[in-house]
Amino acid sequence: MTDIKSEPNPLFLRTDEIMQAIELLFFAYRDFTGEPDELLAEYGFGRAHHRVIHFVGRNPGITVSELLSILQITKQSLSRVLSQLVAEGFIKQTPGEIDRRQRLLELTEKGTELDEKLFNVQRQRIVKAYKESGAEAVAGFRSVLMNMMEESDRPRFTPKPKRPSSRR
Amino acid sequence: MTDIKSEPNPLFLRTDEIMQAIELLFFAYRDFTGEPDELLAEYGFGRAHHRVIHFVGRNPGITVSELLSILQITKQSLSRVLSQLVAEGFIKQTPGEIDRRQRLLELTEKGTELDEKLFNVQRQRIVKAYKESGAEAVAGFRSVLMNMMEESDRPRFTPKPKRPSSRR
DNA sequence: GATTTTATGTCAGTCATGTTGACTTATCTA
DNA sequence: TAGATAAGTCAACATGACTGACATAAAATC
Repeated sequence: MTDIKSEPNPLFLRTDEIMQAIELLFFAYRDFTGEPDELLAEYGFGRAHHRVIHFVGRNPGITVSELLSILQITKQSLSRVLSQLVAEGFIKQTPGEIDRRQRLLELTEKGTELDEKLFNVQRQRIVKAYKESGAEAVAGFRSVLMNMMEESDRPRFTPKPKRPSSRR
Repeated sequence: MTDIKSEPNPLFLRTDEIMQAIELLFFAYRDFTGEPDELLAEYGFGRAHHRVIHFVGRNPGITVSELLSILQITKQSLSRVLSQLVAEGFIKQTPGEIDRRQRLLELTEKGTELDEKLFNVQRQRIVKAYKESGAEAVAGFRSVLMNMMEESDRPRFTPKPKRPSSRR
């Protein structure tokens, strides 16, 4: 193992191609997160706040534990950013009607505004990259990223069976 | 402003497509860095050490300031991880011959070993994703990432009037 | 030759975000 | 009613960023 060079591989699997992929991901991800980070800093927030705003925005009524399982962080970590966001009026918590232990999360108007600002910044970058690369490249981009992530993360993307609304 | 939905766009530029791109990047990048992080933890290192090992490995003889300009962090931040890596024998510093203020960095044998271990972990994931997606998808993946990053980062990828690639 | 700039390093303090572990409260479920 | 679950809290710690101030050696410039 650890044979770093020389395999009888298709071109796109050669060592230097793979090496480039690693660096592409590093630079692209860094630049991708750079602009939102600047915007967030104006609010005294960080990337962790962004993720919470994003996933609450996309999943209104999400519970704390659902959010935790998406983010894969501890509740103590989440607690810090979430309580800030609640205290400053970006996120609203309401007790679940069926299960009153739950605190269902949703964006306030203020939260929605920030969410949209953040989205627009990232959208501009992605639209630019997508336009410059074309529809076919976009399909490839999506495919590779999808196959790169853990299988357990993938179902989130495929159909859209939404919340398992009737159950429990 | 901030019209989040409904534009007369090609399919691949629709809001929900862009939204998916954001999440694809989040999950793929997280999973992509997860395995190396575990490996690094065995050495008491973190992701910052990984980046230093990677770029020193790819650019033997790189100076501290060149490394700083790649990583875009402060010298104080770099200092902590770099001096650890030097102290523990993963990276060797030699004064520049032309400019003796410089400390040229390269991996030791031990450093090269760790570099290769880390590379192999990531290579496996990428090769899997590349194989499953196919050569054309890979081209699209590369194109989109390239167009997503800042222009200033791009020349690193295109020609290569660099030092010869010898892996020693 | 003296002065300034550059490359590198260091000390000290702060912040954001992650971790573990222990414990509480309210509520649901068996 | 007893135990499990959802959420939250307190405390301590690690990592990797940051700023600002300062030090040293060597190169470049005046």
